[in-house]
Amino acid sequence: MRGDVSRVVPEFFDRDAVAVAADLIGTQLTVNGVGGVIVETEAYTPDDPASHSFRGQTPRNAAMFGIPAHAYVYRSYGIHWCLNFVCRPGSAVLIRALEPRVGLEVMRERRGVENARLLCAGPGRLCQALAVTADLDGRSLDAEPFALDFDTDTIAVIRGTRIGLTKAVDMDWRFGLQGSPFLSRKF
DNA sequence: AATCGGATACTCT
DNA sequence: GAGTATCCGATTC
Repeated sequence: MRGDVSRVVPEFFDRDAVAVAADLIGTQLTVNGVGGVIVETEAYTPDDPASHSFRGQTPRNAAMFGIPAHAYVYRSYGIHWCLNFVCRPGSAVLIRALEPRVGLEVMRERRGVENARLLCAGPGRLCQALAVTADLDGRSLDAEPFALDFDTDTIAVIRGTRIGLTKAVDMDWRFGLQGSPFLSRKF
């Protein structure tokens, strides 16, 4: 992460979502003490046709219009949970993949798979591994059960096009840790 | 590569 | 109220 960026949680997220998405790579995230290092993110903004906030506030996306540094958790395809970090109103960063570090056995139990590479490689998978559900929607990232440990090293971050979209497909708002085997898909 | 699951929201009618 | 699409993953082909 860049040295001039605040490591205080509320300040870190009160910035442009694209910058936050890039700077989150390398940050350790845990939920109730289980988690790992963020290796893949995507940014979404209010003027982005692919963003849930694009067409205004609804009961589902209300957290996205709240204050920065809170969680926005939504149900995807009726089955999976997806975890976002809210930045400025209507903006958020989707957490797409983690490198598992803490609580590997708990994650294996929750996921029902042994292979560490498959524990958190994808937004739905990491929510299952970290037990993220709707009850964390709107919760502060600066308090339990969340814990963030920002990276202080200089790391190689790569960027590319976002995944699974039909609108604004050519925005290069996906970020990843270069060379990580824990990405959901190659860049 | 194709299919399906089944919540939320939008678009008509 | 029906029809379609969606920030995906597991399973089957």
